Amino acid sequence: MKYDYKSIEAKWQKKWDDENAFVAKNDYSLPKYYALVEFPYPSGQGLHVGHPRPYTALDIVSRKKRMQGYNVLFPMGWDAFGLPTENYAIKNKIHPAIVTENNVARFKSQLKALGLSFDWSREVNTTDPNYYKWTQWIFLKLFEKGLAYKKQMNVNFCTSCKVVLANEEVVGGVCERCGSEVIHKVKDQWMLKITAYADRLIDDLAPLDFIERVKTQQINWIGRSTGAEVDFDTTVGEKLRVYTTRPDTLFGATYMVIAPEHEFVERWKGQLKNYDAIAAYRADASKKSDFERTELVKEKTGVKLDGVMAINPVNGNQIPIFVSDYVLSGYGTGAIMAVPAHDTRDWDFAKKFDLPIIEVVAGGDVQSEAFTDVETGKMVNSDFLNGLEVAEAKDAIIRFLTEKGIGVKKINYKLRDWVFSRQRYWGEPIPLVNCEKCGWVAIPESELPLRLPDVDSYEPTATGESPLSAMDEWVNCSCPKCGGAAKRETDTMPQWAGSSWYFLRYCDPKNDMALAAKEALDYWMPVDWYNGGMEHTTLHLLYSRFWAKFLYDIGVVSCKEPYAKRTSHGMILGENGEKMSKSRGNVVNPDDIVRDYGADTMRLYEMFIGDFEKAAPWNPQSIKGCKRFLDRFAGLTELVKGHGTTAALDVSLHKTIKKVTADIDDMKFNTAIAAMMAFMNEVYEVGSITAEELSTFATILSPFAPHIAEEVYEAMGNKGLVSLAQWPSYDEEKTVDQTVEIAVQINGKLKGVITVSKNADKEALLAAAKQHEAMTAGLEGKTVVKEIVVPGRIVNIVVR
RNA sequence: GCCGAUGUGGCGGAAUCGGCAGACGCCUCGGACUUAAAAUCCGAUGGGAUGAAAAUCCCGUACCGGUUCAAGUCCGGUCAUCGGCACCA
Repeated sequence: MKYDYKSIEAKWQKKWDDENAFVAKNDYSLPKYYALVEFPYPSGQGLHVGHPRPYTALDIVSRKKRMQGYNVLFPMGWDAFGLPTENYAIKNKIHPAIVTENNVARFKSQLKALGLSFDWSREVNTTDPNYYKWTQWIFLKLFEKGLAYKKQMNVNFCTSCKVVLANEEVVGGVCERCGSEVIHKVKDQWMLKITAYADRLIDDLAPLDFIERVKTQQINWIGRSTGAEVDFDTTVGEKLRVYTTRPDTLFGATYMVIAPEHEFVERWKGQLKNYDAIAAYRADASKKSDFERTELVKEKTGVKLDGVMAINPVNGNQIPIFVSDYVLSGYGTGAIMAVPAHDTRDWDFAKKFDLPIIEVVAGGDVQSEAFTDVETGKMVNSDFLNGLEVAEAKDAIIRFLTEKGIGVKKINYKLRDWVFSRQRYWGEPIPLVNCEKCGWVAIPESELPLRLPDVDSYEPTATGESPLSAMDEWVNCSCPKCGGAAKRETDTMPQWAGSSWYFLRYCDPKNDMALAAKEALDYWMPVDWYNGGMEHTTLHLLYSRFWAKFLYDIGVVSCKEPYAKRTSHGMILGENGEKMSKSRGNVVNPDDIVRDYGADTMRLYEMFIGDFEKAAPWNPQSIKGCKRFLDRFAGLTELVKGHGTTAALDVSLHKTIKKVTADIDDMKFNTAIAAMMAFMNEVYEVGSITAEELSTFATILSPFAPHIAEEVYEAMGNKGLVSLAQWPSYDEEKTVDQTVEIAVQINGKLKGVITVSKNADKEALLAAAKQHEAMTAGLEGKTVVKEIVVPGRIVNIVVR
């Protein structure tokens, strides 16, 4: 058979469509499998070769599961709100909805060309009012439960996008999206109380089948730490509360530090002899962007509060207080006790300001560097704690502080609440109004979706407000509660909103009574296998777990965790080994590959390129190898004879079925393909194959290269689609060769290979080994010290 | 600095348990076919030494050391690269 990929691909893609081959069934009595890939942002550039890697991988998984009898849900959709579309709309004066529509059409045709077995009947689009109706609905529920609140806060503001960013969107002090400088700005923002779920977001990870690095990254991001809050008296009478994870070192506290923004700076203005210097320092600190702050990590700065001293509650010592920007106002209490002997930052600061360093845990040389080890070392210079281990001392001091009422055990998190407002047009409107009398009021559910109004200009206003704020007609409305005059919220939701629950919508995408029917959710959820990028670990993945947990709490879904399994793919790099990007000029367009080699080759190559979890550089030469494989696979039809099967080939086929079956489950797509290549090489050596065997081969190849597999399967006289055929089983007996090759060694050095029956026992093996020419020669005149025989593996004779 | 991962031929990468290192593919070289080229097919292909040849020997999985009959794999240490976090007390 000649491999004319163009006509073959068109033929089978049409057939799959016509027969609705990949539509998930609503028969809830069937065993289900829900495979999910992250839906793309439909950018103007179209697909790039990085996209199909995870799509193809889970397509392979889905196709195999389908063939194994599962009712498979493998959906696709569009995460279509977002800045690039909006910027494009501004520049070209086209409505972002039109831009989105065009981009989606392009993406969809590109994906379809790859023969991915998505259930297109369940396609969702976050910008569709019928979809964002439910995004808004979830927000209203969060608001109703007190998990959405408005707060004046110091936010990250991108100077170029003119938009507020979540902490997660600021990378290295610059905007994750455009790379521009991020500054701090005080703004009134909607916040989501993700911190209320911090413990559950950590604790519920344990039983999940997530790759380890995802778990650890989330745990580190949430940053739970256990310590104590301790009150220090001051010479002005007021108590200064600090947070510490090392209450055991309390006797070593030789000074204190408060954040520049700490409220006591203002409160103590009258008592401070150097208030002006402190205020100047604070002004300086607030001017610094995150970028500058991180750049200036090297050197500690600060100003001593002149006129107020703190009193160490355990020994009554008076110690100085400083302001310094190495203490953050947003974490803990914004104040610390400094123990220079056992904290590197405090140590640096103490050295610079010449403050005393008192050792309270023995084991280091605290005058030359901070000793931070908590595993070894016993307490010293610490009164009643002396002699205790650090862990014991922690318990003892917390008990002491609690009894005296000067301290309490406390858990803190690095995780902050989620800044949920964006001053942008192309996002979901926040469905709230501000009434002069009633405050913030939810609009009635019956008025959802609250649609985005058409505006003249999509540009943010000069003050950084959303373009919606200029729409007086839209903004001015009446309060749903009292009927009085009210104004709509003009901020929109961040892009992460729509993607925080889309996996639920796929279960029942057309429902207009609920985000999805309960039975549909109960049947399909949780997602059995979710693959996506590592870059979403602390963003989308965390946010969507949070929303899913909230929806669990209010009874919408029945599972505590949305994803049973999470994996992550490596990036596809440019030919030069660098990240693919337009600016580097190393982007490969999948359309070209599909045109020149066909979709099956493209799919196969992306799976063969290397370890699925690791980054791999694109290599146009290697693609040819995959094309060659498919050419030769098509050529197998010429070798079909009614007879001619050898027993060895039969064993190879069963072995290959076993290997491919296991490798798909293990994400080892590259070795599955290698095994099929090896099998095919063997068929060419044998020179013949039966129609039945070739049908089976086509069946296991079909998840990888579905079009040519269908064609060959049909040519072998099979009825129906191979895509819906039964996944072949293998006979365990037949996966074992009758004879095996065993390496024989003397003193661990290979001397030769013997071929023996698979059942050969130790004695037979040893006897056969000793008969080997190289062995008899090697053993001559030597004393045998030890004979090691491992059936099926090795014979090693140790001589002297 | 902390957390996580990774170091194997010219290249991408294989190697459930410690048991023939380099599967499979690419590149390269030689040959066949061809007027020629492409495509295709056959063969060679980790490095080195000896040999006319068949063959034989040595070295080799980042580096140093250890355990073992046997180490890419286990243990201790070092170095390098990548990713994440980064003054979170």
